[in-house]
Amino acid sequence: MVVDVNEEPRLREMACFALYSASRAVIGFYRPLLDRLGLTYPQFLVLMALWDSDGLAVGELGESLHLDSGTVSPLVKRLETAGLVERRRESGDERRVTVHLTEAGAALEEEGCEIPLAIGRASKMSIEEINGLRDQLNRLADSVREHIDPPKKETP
Amino acid sequence: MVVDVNEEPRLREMACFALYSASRAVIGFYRPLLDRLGLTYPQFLVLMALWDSDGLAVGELGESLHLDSGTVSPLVKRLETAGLVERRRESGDERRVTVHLTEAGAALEEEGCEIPLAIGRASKMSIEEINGLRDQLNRLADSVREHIDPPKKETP
DNA sequence: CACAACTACATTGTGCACAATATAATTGCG
DNA sequence: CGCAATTATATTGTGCACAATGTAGTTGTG
Repeated sequence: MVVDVNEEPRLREMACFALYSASRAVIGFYRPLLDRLGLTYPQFLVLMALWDSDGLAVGELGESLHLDSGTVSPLVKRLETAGLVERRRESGDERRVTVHLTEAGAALEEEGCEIPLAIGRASKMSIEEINGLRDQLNRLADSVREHIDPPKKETP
Repeated sequence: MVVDVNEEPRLREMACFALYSASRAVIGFYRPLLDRLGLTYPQFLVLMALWDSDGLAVGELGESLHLDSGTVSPLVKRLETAGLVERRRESGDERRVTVHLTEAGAALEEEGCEIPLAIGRASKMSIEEINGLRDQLNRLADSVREHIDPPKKETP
């Protein structure tokens, strides 16, 4: 029960560090569970998106995860090497690369969906508390992103 | 006011993705501000720890940030190359490398400490709400880490 | 049709993040 | 003291993350 926190007090007061640190803690908690499926956390998120809606394009995956092509392209390529997805140029638009689950990739869904439940048990928080936290974080991320988007184009 | 969210609904329901995504959003929001100081976000955190308590050892920095030596060592080396810190072996124990702010590194404190305030303005959240979120995240991270630490050693 | 502007991905380079391993200094124990 | 275990950092290798750039394929305009 002793939480021996060797953080500088100043860091512990910063919300941004709490966010950064909690995110890595949760991913670290998932790591051994994902290892058993041969996945990293970002790879798991890509599969989660595909289990929800197979056949997304590389760019659509990037939008969903808020990651750019420099991250998603090689990530999907590693999933393909692992035999979990296939990449195809099949739509009328030959630039689009759509990503499709293989049988092996689809088969991981059942086990994969168990994993996020483990965080509930480890967090000492109720479902309501976790959902409230999630909603706050989604609102935070949404409003922060509004302030980032370099005024892409004056809607004239 | 239109938050055009192109996330898969399933991802948006996952607390772990909200955490991961919000963390990256906030760091992305900081990036242009930190660029003006020539810093990355982890480098900024190291300086924050040193502003709080100069002369920490590499290992103590790692404990504070929950990062291991493979991350901290090269990170501190880059800060040294940038002329913001010095590394010294000076204590009785020649294995310890302590990290000390240079004048340039200390001089960044005033500007640096302004940066986290910007998140308050971008987040549309009150100070109370942000502090509450921070406390929840610290509690979450603490309890999740308790479940990770491979039972390092039975306190006998 | 020609061709410039645009779009969707991919590639390159830098900097984390972490596991595994290496190296050197220190401590403990006979 | 001598030497095995321990400790503090550093190094290596893999995989994100993102900026900047490259490259096909597509669209719009004269």
